[in-house]
Amino acid sequence: MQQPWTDTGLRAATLDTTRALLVRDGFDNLSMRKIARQVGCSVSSIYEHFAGKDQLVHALIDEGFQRWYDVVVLAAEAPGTPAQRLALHGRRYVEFGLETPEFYEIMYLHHPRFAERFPRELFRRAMRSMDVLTRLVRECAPGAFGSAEAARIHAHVVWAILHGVVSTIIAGRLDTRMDRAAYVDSSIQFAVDAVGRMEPVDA
Amino acid sequence: MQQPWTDTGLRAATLDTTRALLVRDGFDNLSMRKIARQVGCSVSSIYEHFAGKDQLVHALIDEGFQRWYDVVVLAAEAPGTPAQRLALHGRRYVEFGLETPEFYEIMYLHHPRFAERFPRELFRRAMRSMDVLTRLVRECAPGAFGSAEAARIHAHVVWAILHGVVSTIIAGRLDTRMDRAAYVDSSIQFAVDAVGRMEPVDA
Amino acid sequence: MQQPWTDTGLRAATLDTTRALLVRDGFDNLSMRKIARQVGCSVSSIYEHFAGKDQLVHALIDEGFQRWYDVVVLAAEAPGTPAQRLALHGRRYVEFGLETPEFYEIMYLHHPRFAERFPRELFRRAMRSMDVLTRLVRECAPGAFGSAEAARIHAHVVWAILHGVVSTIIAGRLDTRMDRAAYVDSSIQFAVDAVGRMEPVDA
Amino acid sequence: MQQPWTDTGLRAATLDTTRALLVRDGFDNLSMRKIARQVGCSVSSIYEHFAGKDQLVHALIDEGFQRWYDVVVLAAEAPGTPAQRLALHGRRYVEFGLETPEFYEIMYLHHPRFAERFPRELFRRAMRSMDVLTRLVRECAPGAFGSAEAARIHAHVVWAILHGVVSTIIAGRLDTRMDRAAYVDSSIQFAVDAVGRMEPVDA
DNA sequence: GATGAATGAGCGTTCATTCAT
DNA sequence: AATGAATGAACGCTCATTCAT
Repeated sequence: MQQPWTDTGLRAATLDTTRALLVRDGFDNLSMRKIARQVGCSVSSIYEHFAGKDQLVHALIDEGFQRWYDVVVLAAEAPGTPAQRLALHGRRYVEFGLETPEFYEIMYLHHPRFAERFPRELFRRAMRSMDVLTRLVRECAPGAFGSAEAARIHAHVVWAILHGVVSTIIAGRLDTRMDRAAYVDSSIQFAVDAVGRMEPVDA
Repeated sequence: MQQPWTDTGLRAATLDTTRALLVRDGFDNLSMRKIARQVGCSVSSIYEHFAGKDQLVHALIDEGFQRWYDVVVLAAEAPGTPAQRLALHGRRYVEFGLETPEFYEIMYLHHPRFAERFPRELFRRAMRSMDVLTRLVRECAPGAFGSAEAARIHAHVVWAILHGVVSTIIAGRLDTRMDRAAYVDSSIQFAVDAVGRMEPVDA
Repeated sequence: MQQPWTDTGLRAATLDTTRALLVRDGFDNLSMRKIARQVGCSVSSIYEHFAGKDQLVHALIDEGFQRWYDVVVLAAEAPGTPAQRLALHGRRYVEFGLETPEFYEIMYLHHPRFAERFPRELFRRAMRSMDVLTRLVRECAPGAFGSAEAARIHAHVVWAILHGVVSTIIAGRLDTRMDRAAYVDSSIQFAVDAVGRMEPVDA
Repeated sequence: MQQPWTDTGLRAATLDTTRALLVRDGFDNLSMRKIARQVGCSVSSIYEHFAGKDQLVHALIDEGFQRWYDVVVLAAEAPGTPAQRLALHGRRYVEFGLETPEFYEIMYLHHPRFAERFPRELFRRAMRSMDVLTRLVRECAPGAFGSAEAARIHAHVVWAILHGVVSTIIAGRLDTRMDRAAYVDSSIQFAVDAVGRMEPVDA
């Protein structure tokens, strides 16, 4: 069955190129002209497939959030104890962030003003990912979380660590004397342990 | 209260305006022309005081790192147990980030390509702050850290949490259903507890 | 007569206008904005046709050197004695320079720093013209030039006279009390006579 | 006796610096700011001594023409036969042009539009130089020139050669395969010989 | 005599976008 | 479905000049 979003060649090529340019040059240096030149088509041709630059980026943001969702779901459904799966999730998340830093930048780091131009719906997927992560965190400390609210908070804290790690590294602000792998591992261990020791809340 | 860095005249106004525009529009949308329009002077007047856009931002970055340093030193030298001081540091740091997000954005402008244009010396201050934080972390688990390396890593992890929290909130990516204060408190508690329970390293 | 390099549309208009502005205001006062204003289009439209100011001038330089080449070839291949053809060449060259001083200015824009920005290949045509002139000079004094080197030097001297005449007049530095036509004729006669009396070189 | 045009330190320094910058960077890249920076004073200070950029350049043009005058007078009054003195003049003139090419550019090569901004009187000195050269040329062919007009023309032709040589070399348009010294010598010889063989005019 | 502060005009260039074809 | 031509707005930056002090 032909999937409804299946691209014509040009649409797909445009997305691929945009993704590549984004990772290579950063968002600020992304321009329709550059994309067109790289794709090998005219600028106007891109406008045939995307209403504008924003809409073109929408598609990529969406893709990014989808990738994140895949990461977290894959980890949540992996075999092993909840703690093992939480650790796995941490590693996969950091990998995801470091491999496609520009994606990461668009998804999480940009100024709210930037995000305002994009449909709120795009960011809904992020919530879905947090929902899955919340469930995973809850599994790690069975009976510990009296309220969904508490579990959600802890899931966010876990994510804050991972996000802090990724964005620090991306920004190149990591102390060069430090061993990056050790730093990443410690962070993940840090998160998993803390969740494991979580006290019951709202007893 | 008169802010200590206040200057007289156009130079100060430029810095203030730039800071404000930065938080309102984000760095990518910062332009010399906008600044001048907002300040109410000509573009060239700004060039009388700053060699260029980069140099103008340098001044702000420097100011931001200095403020961060003040925050961490103030907490490190406060009365109380090490754990209390670490918690205090966490609260102050988050406050700092949320109250002056413009600094935060400037300091961690996320594309390395950008940072490359700035003198390395500017970022030295960041190292100083991490040094102080490292000492504080070490105090929290006396005897636990056999190597400075290990302490440094844990300090960075603590900072990753705080940075993750701040940047998530600033970016407006926080789940709206969540209680922000609880989220912040949990994160800090999370960090302090984890450091406290740190096992001795390197015997 | 339809000029052979005439283009259709904006590109041609831009070239024509640029040529005109060049002769009116000089190169240093040539600006993309002025050109656009004169042509009656937007600045960016010009950038649709020329990669930049340099490339726009390249086109004119090329055109100028080509015209010069046409002049020298036409004279070299005209009927008559070598001396007659050399004299014809002189007259044609001066006419060319005085009628289209804009070309002249472009071709000999006098600061080497400027020329450095232009592809060396552009100036190759100038060498071709000198080659033709060298052959013509050699014909004027058969057997006189033992070495190609010597002939080349004399051709350059002939050209120096013509170039000196043209650029003096163009620059408006000619003594107003003087009869311009007599000055031009004398110069040409001067050159032709001197070549005719050239002594054999290198035995 | 204190000469009326004697400079204060700053005025002289400004002239010196301007001359140097002119030779080094070319006229187009000459700016009041650069001069001030180099001199080590403020821009406004220069305005205390010169009404503006133009007036500052006037002084240099004047200096240039005076130098030229010195060259031609020195040669005209040197010992030796007229032909020897004419040859000497040629060598000195070319040296003068090649040593201070930017001077040369301002004096002779710039577009009439440029010259219009300068007082006509400045260029009077050029006429004086031509007068001296005319007398020298006349001496070379005693009795040959019936009218001052004819002598003046021949002097201009001599100058056209020298000017052509200098400006060709300055513009970097000299065939690189050619020996520059031979080229210069030939040109001068060319001029001297031709003048020597001049036929009586207006008999 | 000298300066710092300020300005308005101008520069070359890039950009997202529109539209007739 | 695709394009070439065109545009207006914006960008960072430099300049000669003025003027109060």
